[in-house]
Amino acid sequence: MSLSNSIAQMILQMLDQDGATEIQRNEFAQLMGCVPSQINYVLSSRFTPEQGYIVESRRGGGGYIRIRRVNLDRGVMLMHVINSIGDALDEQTCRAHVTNLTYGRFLDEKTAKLMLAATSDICLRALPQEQRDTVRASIFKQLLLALN
Amino acid sequence: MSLSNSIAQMILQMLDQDGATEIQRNEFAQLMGCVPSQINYVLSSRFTPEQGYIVESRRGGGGYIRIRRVNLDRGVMLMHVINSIGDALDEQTCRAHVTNLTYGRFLDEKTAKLMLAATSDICLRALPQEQRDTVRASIFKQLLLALN
DNA sequence: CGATCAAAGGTCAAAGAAAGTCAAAGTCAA
DNA sequence: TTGACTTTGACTTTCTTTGACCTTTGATCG
Repeated sequence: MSLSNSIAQMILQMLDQDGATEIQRNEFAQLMGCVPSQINYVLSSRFTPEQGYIVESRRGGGGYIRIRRVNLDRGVMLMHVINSIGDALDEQTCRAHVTNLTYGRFLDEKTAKLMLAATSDICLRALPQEQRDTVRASIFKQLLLALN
Repeated sequence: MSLSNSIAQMILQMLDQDGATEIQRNEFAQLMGCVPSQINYVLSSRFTPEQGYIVESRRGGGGYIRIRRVNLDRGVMLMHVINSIGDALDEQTCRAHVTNLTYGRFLDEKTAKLMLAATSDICLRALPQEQRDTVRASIFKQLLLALN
């Protein structure tokens, strides 16, 4: 396994206790047998907000790097989206919602794909435009509700 | 036997353990006595999705190529269902399809739930009865297609 | 105080390590 | 002899590792 992978794994392990950990860059780098800046590389490639982590740090004497796993509440987020949808929803906006939710890790790839399929205009060809958006809104809401 | 065939056979053998294996391209090429890019050739000619395989890879240090065998019957089964649906599909029949697919382990629980949500009459209330079944047929087909 | 210093962590670009692509050349059977 | 399949290698892209240099922060000394 690559060095970066072992470092990531180590961090994950430390995170297992309570979802947060704090390291000292130089010390940790020495422990992992790497150059300090590699820690930054690992953090920026595998512990990004999109991946559900928040990294904070401080320089100077007594400096540190703190890594936290964030667990935004999915149910709350989904409800938020549901409530923001009115009686109609155009295809573009719907796609944007799905993209955002995926980006925030509230939806996995497969689910996103299904949702896009079910709400695509292709499904609603038989309908006049204004009805499409109405039905799409219903479908999308039902899908989001079904995720709980 | 051709070089490509021996390579393919070797991979097949490694796959026998548990349907998945991971190789390092250069190392494996050396083992097989071929040039690295030949591995790509074999993978792209004999381990395609249509042939029931999924190949994932990563470049750079610690890179790898992962090959997995997937259940091929599924695609066939899904196509079967898609083809059996005409231009209209009532809610009950749709439910029956989902149940059958789930029962046959072609759909997992979560997916089934989403499909039921997207094709339920609740979504289509705004429409007159005969249009409902037309739209439902479209949605259901798109969902099944999206599973590939 | 304010300047200075040392101890962190941050940035960036170059070098290294895989894997991917593509087109030319080779092989072989119909 | 032609067309499909193979084999090869030069070149590209992506991810990783490293090290030199930069910035921020807290402590200390005039």
